[in-house]
Amino acid sequence: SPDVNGMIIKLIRGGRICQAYEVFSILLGKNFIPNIFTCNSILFSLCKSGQSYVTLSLFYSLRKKGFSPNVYSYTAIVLGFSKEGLWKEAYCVLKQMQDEGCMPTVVTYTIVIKFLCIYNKFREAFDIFKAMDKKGCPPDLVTCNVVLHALCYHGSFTEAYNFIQVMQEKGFIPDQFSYSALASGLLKAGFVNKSTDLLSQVIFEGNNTVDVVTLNVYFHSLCCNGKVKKVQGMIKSMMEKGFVPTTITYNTILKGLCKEANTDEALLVFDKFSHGGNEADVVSFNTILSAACKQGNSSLIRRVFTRMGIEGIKLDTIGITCLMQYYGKIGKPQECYTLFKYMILHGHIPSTITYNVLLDSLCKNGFLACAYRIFHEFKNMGNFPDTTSYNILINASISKSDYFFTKHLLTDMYRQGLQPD
RNA sequence: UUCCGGUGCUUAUUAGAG
Repeated sequence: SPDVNGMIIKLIRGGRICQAYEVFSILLGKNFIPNIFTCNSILFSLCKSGQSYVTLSLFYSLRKKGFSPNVYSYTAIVLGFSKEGLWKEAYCVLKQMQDEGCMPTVVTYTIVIKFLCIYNKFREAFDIFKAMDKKGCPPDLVTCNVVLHALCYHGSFTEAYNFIQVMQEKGFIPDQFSYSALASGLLKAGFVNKSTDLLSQVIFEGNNTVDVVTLNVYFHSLCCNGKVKKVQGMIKSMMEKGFVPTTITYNTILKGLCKEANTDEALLVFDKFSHGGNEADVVSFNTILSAACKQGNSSLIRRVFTRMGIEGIKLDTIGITCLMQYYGKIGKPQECYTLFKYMILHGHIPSTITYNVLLDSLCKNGFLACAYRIFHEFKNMGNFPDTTSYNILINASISKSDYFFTKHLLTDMYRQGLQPD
C-alpha cells in the first residue's frame, strides 16, 4: 500500500488526474483509505479542476470512513469554492474548519485573497488581509505578492508603489515575483517603456535572482516596442551561456513577429520548435492562426490545421474564436454561427470574447436583430455580457441611426451594472 | 519532517485618434 500512495501522487504530479482518481476509487471500493497525503492530493486536484461540490461530497464520504481531515484538506476545499467564486460556500468551510479547531494558515487566507481579487472583490480581500494579523497569522511575502499582482493587474500603480513601500517597511524584500507582476501590469496598461526600464534594472543592475519568467516579461516588453530582432539576438547569445528558453519565450517571439506582419519569419521560428527541447503548444498555433485570420490568409490557415493534425493538437476555444472572426471578416456570418454551434456541440465553453466575436460578425454583416436575439439567449452566461458586448451593439445601432435602440442598450447596460468606457 | 497546499510570463473581441 505505500506503493499505491506514491503511485497516486505521481499520477497527479504528471497531470493524470483521471487515472489517479480511478486508482483512488478502486481503493475506496475495497474499503482501503489511502494516507492523508494522498487523500489531500486528490482533494486538491479535484478542486483545481473546478469540481468543488464533487470534492465536498468525497470529503464527507471519506470522513464517514474514518478519514480525519487536517488543514490541508480544508484548504483544498476553500481553494475549490474560491476558484469558482462560490463565496458563501468558501466562507462556510472557513468557518467550519475553525469550529472544528482546525485553524486556517497563511496559505488558506492567501488563496481566498487571490480569488477575491480575481472576482473584483477588493474590499473583502483587503478586509481579510487586514484581519490576518489579528488572527495570529500575518501575511507573508507570497500574500503580499498576490495583493501586489492584483493592484498591478488592474492598473492601480500608485497604490501598488505604496504597497511595496509598506512591504519593505515590514521587512519583505520584493522578489522576482513582485517585479514580474509589476512589470507585466505596466505592460498591460500600456506603459511599455516603464516596464522595460524596471526589468532592465532588475536584470542587469541589481544582484537579483533572474529566472526565466522575469526574462520572458522583459522580452515581451521589448517585443511590444518592436524590438523582436534584438530579443532574438539576446536569446541566442544567452543560450550559449546556458540560458534555457521555454515554450512561452518562443511564443512571445512568435507574437512579436506576427505583429510586425512577418509571418514568414514567424513560421521559421515555429519550425525550430521541433528541433529544440521545446514543443509548440496550442498557444503557438493560436498565435499563428490569429495572424492568418487577421490577414484573411486562407492558405496559411490550412497549413496551420494540417500541422496541428500532425502534432495531435486540437483546436480550443481561442482557436475557434479566431476562425469565427475570420468568417465575420470575409462576410460569412452564417459560417461564423455554424462554428459557434460546432464548438458548443464539441463541449467547448464559449468565452465572453467568443460571444462578442459572434455579435460583431453578425452586426458588421447587417444582422443586428439577429445579434440581439443571440445576445439575449446567452445573457448572463459566465461574464457575458461585458462592456465590449454593449459597445458592439451600440456601435451597430448608431450605424443604422436607430438611436431609440441605442438608448435602450445604454439603459440595459446600466441595469447590468456596467458603465460605458 | 526525502511523499500533500498559496504568488509572477505567452495566444482570440468593439470604437475613436494617429
